Amino acid sequence: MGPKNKFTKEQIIDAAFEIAQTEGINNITMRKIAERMGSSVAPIYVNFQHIGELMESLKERILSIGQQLLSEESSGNPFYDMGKASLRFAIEYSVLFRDLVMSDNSYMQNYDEEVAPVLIEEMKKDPELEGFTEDELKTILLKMRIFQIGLSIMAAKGSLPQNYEIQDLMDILSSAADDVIQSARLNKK
Amino acid sequence: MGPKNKFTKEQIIDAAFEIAQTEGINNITMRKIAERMGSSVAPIYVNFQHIGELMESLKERILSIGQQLLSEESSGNPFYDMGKASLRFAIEYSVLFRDLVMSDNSYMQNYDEEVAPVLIEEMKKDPELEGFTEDELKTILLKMRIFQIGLSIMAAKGSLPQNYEIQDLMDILSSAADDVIQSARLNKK
DNA sequence: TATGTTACATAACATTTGTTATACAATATA
DNA sequence: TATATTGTATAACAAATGTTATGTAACATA
Repeated sequence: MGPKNKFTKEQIIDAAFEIAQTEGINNITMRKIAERMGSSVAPIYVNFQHIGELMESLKERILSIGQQLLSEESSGNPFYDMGKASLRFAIEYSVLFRDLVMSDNSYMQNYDEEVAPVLIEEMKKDPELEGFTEDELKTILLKMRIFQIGLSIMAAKGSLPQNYEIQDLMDILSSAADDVIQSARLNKK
Repeated sequence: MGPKNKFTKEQIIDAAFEIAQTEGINNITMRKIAERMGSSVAPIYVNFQHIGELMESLKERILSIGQQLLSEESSGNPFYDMGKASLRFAIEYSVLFRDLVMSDNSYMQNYDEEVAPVLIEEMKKDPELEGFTEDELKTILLKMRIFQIGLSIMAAKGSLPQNYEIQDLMDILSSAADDVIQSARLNKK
């Protein structure tokens, strides 16, 4: 019924994502998106009612990238996989990662209700963690989560030695996990 | 030579600080500060050349609060003191803390050059840490720092169990430190 | 007391940003 | 081919914000 669309939702989100990745989510503006697409702001308003709707789509995009990163890890150890995906996100999208950490509605909001119980069940199957009570497993999980978040933040902020590769960070994460488990085992006896 | 000042730099920074604490640093505006003081924006421009100068003073204020919190701790154990001060900051000024974590010019920028060497020297004096090489001490310190940052961030975000008091958090921090040291000792032998 | 200085209130200005009105061109359909 | 529809560019509008111009009143000094 009209002319063909020159710009799609995808292209708009792509442009917004690039801005978010380089300047931060708070610095996204309609005009910047348009400029990056080589268009006016009109196509944006054809595809989105208002900027809030666009930001909502952007959040979904960011979320899906996190899930994509997680799906690319499949060592069999869910801690390792989650840790590596988190670290990769923190390194490859450091500006975005910091935005997420700062925002209230983080992508980790539903951790306690949804993620933690699954991980606890996984831990129960792990031979290395045999003999621990559920409370002990929860303490171990909490410590590992704290460590993983701290490490990811420091990676995102560049507060770690420059020459560290992601494998070095994973080694630290694994080492800290071993520390926690080893001590839990010792203090149990 | 003119009328008495009704508003001081202190009052202006106070007002800006309250806004930063509740709405975040990015939401500070000249008019909001004036409104909170019951004045116009004129007194602000009498005391500060431009908003950048005001923000600079605000940063100093925030820094001094952090130092104040640190000075209030004097257990003799610098890790404990820094950990507790950091946790108190994260809890009592959670919005500000998140701003600091996100910003590039964090108050922890000069950690590697100034803070870490002092802590390493302290560690060398600690009987509990006797027998470790400098590299081993650095690894222990790094792990503890990672854990402390992770814990502070989770406290600031309210991602920890609601009923946790600051003493509970300090217990976790101490426990994790023990884990790291104990394992380092074991893996050394 | 008279005068110059200056802190403050008010209002205006410039810029940025989200949004919308208008005009035009492309495209499907009759 | 003629017409209605709709995507796009342009420009304008409204609100927010940093900043400044202007007037007024208070205060020190002569």
